[in-house]
Amino acid sequence: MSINRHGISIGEVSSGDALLFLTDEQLRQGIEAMFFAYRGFTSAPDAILEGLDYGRAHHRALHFIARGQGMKVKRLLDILGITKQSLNRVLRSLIEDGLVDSRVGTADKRERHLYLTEAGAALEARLSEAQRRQMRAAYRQAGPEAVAGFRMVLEAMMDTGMRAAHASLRDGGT
Amino acid sequence: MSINRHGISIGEVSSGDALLFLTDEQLRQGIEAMFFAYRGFTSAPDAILEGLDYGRAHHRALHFIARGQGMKVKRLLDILGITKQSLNRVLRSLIEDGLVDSRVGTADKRERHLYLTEAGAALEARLSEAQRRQMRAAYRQAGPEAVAGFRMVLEAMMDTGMRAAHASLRDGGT
DNA sequence: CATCTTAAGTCAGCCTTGTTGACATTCCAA
DNA sequence: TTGGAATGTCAACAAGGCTGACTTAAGATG
Repeated sequence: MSINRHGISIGEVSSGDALLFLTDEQLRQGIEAMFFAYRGFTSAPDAILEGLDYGRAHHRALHFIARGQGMKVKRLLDILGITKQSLNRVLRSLIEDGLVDSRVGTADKRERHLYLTEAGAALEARLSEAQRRQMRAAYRQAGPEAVAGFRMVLEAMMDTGMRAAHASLRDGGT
Repeated sequence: MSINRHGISIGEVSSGDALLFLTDEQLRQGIEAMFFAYRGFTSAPDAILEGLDYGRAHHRALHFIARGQGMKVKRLLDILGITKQSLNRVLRSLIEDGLVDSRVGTADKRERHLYLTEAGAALEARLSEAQRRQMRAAYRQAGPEAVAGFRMVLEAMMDTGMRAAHASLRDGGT
């Protein structure tokens, strides 16, 4: 069995062995890696947002609206996991600035369906391009097998509710 | 470069292969997974901190002080990547509450060296136990190979400065 | 020795983004 | 017709970032 530079044994490990390598030290390194990596993960879009009058919260809203055009406010709230008051502040400025269009639902007129305008789509594209560029670089450097493992661990780290939300987004839910 | 049990080199993968699977859709899934997973990652310690008068910032300070007892304030600032004013607010309350001890340096008396008191160590242990439990569950579920990949991608996602900080922590830097 | 620089701390004020609580409107559904 | 859901809004507050300005102590260097 080989040991890589992270000190994590790879090779044929039985489930009994799997317990062995989960020392507190290994776990702590993973925790710290997650902390540092998350900063790298957000740095590119953050740099773009700086100067524009927007923050990370705006980016997140734009991202998920782009992902599911026509998405209802309620669904966006569930995905983001914040209060409607918090979301509203962000959403209002995006609507006022003409980046997001909020249309009254046709079937149920209480609902608002959210769409990106051309300007909104343009900013979203710019932000997500920057973030994908970073992600792509990391993926390339680590290689395809590492990426598969990365995704597996992330899925396992989500709590159940979020895993469901993520899955429904992945599979084109609305 | 290491070769895993599938005989596929990880590290320098020919750029042709790497490009194949890096569709924008794949990258977006990774981005969203990172977003959702980070929430799961912080939820356990957050739950403990709620009710105590502390927040995530206190947790981070406790974590890194525990990691390197006697750490200088300057070094903690560099690791956390925040301003001294921000850190000071957090550190002051930890010191006042008797969780952290700040001692004047012996060699260079300008420096303050930070230590956890017994109470501080106890809280830190409680927080980090909770976070390790989550991490351990995710690692177990994903398996050792996935964990190795996870770590590789995270390392690649850090920017250079943070990778250095992380490495120095990993290798017992002070 | 005099001066420059570094480490640390502090005060004041500001911004973003989260939180509660209260309340209005609209409208589906029982 | 009435209850409850979805949405929006106002007000107030907290955490945790930020900048700018200034002090104190002490090492480093000419």
